[in-house]
Amino acid sequence: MLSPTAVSPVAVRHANPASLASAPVRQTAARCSACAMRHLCMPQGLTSDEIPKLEALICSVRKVRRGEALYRAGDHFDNLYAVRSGSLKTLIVHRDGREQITGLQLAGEALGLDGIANDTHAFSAIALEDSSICTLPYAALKNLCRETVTMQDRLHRLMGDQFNREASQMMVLGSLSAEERVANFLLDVSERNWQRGYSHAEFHLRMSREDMGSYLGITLETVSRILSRFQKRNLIDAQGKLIRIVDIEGLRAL
Amino acid sequence: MLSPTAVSPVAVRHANPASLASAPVRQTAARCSACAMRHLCMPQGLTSDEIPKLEALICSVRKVRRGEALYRAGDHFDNLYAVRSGSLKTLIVHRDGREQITGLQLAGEALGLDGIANDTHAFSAIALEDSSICTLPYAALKNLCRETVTMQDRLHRLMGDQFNREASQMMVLGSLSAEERVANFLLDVSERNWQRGYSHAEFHLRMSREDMGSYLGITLETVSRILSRFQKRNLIDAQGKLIRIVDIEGLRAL
DNA sequence: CGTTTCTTTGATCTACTTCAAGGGGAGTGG
DNA sequence: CCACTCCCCTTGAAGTAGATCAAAGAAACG
Repeated sequence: MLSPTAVSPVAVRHANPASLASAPVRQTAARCSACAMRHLCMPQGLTSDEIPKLEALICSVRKVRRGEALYRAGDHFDNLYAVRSGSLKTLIVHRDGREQITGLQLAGEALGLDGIANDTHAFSAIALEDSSICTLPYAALKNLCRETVTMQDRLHRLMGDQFNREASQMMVLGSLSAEERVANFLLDVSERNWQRGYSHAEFHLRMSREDMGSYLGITLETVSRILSRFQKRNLIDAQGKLIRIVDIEGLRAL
Repeated sequence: MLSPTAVSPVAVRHANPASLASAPVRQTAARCSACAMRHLCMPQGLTSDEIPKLEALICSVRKVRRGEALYRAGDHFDNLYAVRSGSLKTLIVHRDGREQITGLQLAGEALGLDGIANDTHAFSAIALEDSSICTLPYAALKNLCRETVTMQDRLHRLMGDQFNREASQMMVLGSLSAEERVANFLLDVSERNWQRGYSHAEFHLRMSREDMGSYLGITLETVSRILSRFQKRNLIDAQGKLIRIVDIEGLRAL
């Protein structure tokens, strides 16, 4: 299994970009049944009597339609979330109205950590497509983490991983050229898709060019131009939001 | 007391940029005695029988000389740290050698969280001046967090806060102009200095222009030019690394 | 006190932005 | 099922913020 490090030019290792679990193995994710959280939270390491406790936590599944917010900056923080299906973006709104996309969450990934520091969400989370979301009450989770070392470890790693992921994005924004940023982003999404049991090479990227630009610190025009350039060089094949990676090594070489 | 939000144009609220404590109050920090950690970890909320437990954790104080590493990317992760005196920078090294400064840690602030996800440090932490560092074994800390809700909460908030801090920096790198970045950075350091009981208006910034540039995603020349410009406009008074903020509102207005 | 490293400032260059306009796809309503 | 509308995407042309190159001056350090 490729490590994310191998894919991303940015040298921060992500153990398990996922969530309250150690890496949901390819196969596990692929046959994900009712709720991603079951798999995400269960895997290796929990003893059989711990599993029901965890399951009891997962209160509800919430549907969020394309464009709607799962939560908004300023909302009270009560839950962590895991994307069951669909995808979301998280963003910060500057007081002058400028928006910065801080992350993209794919199926199987976690979000909500931006609320831990202040009991108040610092980001807004907006669905990029109709999505369903598993809800995990934070208070209950904390209790469980005091009972069970494994769960404590899992939560800590989740937090640590998101921390490292952000640091990695800081490197992207601070040090890479526009072309490198786009290549890096495509490889990152490709890798994450693959980790959850989907195709390495082809995926729907529901973000608009503008969202990508915001996430990468460049303009939508630049994103578009670079994607066209990549296509001309036979690195990718992009039809709007459907992206097919043709030459993964070529992208990595950038 | 000014909230960091008020200072920083970037709209992520930092509860307590500090550490395992709720905000070390101005006064507390000012009369900091033997070890910053004592104050950082003790304050409000711990019952008297919890305090000794925490103190028992603080194993050692380590000295790091200017330019030396407290830890390096790839090192095994065992401890969290709190800066007792001095300051450090954390950075990621890209495989092609490019470095990105990910943070500046002042006296009273915590570091080491980059190791949690993988049991391996993702950053390197380098002293910007001769510094002394309190060491907090992570394993022991985890145990304590399972015993004591207060400590658990404190650790979670610490992690959450660093997460939000990074997100805030993503906004800086992704959306602000060079001038805004520098102004924002000066205000941030000023605010953090003040929170730890030092001057709001005047401080030694031990980073080089190059470090600042790396942290802010611009070149050292640009940093230098902008500082000169600020000086001409009577916003600051900079003599090398000694920075005096003359017109804090003017800086905020940028 | 000399050497090195950091900082400032100027001149030029360029990667990316901004402005602008045309084209295409997806959803909606007829 | 088609046509309309809206939004998004693409591509071009021109402008600019910031990078790069260069060189001199100022601290810091042994």
